[in-house]
Amino acid sequence: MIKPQTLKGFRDFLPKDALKRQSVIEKIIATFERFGFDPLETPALEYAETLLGKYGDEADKLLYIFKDNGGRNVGLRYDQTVPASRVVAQYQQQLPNPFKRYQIQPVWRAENTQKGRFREFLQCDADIFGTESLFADAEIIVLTGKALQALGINAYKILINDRQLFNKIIEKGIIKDENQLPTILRSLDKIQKIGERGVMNELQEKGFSPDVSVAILQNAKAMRENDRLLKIIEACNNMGEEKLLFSPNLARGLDYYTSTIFEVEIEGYESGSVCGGGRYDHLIGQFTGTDVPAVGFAFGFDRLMEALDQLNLLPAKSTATRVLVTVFSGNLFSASLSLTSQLRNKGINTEVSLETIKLDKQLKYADRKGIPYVIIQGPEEIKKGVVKLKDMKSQTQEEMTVDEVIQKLKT
RNA sequence: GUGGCUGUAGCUCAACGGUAGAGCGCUGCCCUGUGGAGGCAGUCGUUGCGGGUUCAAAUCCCGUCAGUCACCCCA
Repeated sequence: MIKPQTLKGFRDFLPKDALKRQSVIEKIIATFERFGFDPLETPALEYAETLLGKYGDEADKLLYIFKDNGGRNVGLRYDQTVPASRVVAQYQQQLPNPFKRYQIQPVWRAENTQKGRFREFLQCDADIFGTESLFADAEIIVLTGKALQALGINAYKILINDRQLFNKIIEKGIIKDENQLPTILRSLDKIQKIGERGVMNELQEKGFSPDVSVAILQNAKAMRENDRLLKIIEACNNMGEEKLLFSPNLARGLDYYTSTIFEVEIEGYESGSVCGGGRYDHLIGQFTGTDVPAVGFAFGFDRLMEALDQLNLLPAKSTATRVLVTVFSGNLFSASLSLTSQLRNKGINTEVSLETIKLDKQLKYADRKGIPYVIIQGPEEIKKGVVKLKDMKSQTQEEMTVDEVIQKLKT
């Protein structure tokens, strides 16, 4: 016997959960496509060299890297941005410019697991490659809000900032080495979580003097929207997105963002932001040799699911089946089968009992699976030329013709 | 990568040195054409794995694997 088990950090989604996930994905896709984004799919495996060195030393350690059966060094996709960048470089001539694509695929990270963090998880990306236009930034931000609205989330805030504003720390001479900027930003980004004092402590632990740490913090607090941000916010307003909030504390952890950065907070969900994004004009340059401007964002799908769950916005549906056709007895199988076929031909998701077990067992099955309707067709009904349609939830049933059943179940 | 906690029936857990128990579930019956409730009966185990201590180990010790939470880091 082999012990049935999933790998650490990998998950099964039973139908009940998978249905919920699918319904959320469908809504996200519909919104992405409404904004002119088309799907892109890339392979799970890439050449290791495609992935290595793109995310930083820390992240390189979290890559799944191994030799395939042909001795090639390969790695599992770590995010969507790098494979998409590879595609942009590889198919430049064939792709329209700007290139707007969305990508909903799993990624793999060999991290230690913890709450809300897995080794295989789903990312929902949407990016615009090939334009520096600030309207691209605005469109990405508006898209984020619309996707949330499509999922029923209306109480959210979009925190926005521009990393260019942090360059003042260098311009003012507070720090000399611009390579120190990413680590400073990482600390500043935690201000919500650990407070000003926590950031101060962390900066000093990183070797900045108390004076410099204070100056960094003061500078961050004194920041005001620049021209570019004001224009992006205005463009968002013109597209009906009003929930933007300039947030000078926002820094975001990733190194590669170059100017616009944003993050979404959902009211009633406190476990962090469910999505974030920004502009990264130099990332693809590392990859292709020529800079390709890009702006995009990603939903952390699992957190999004958690937030939707907490807000009771997930459908309760536990099956896609609409009706179960019971089989009264062995000699009435043919009647049930042809009825099933009729319903299916009308586009109604129909299941038929596969064994002539007792009626109460068949009903119990429908109940267990959450099938909303059951059809009972015994000798009496057949004599009258009707069927009984039972509504499992209201516990009512009525006799009707097959056509009436079809009418009722189609709505 | 570092650290804490946990691993017992299909599930949730109890027993914490003396040979393993409860609830839920599952199966059957009460109910011969109707599910969720109830009653009765039945089913349920190499206590993650390996070693050690002991007259005796689910219980203590070591190792290992797995899970979980947190840090680092990151959506």
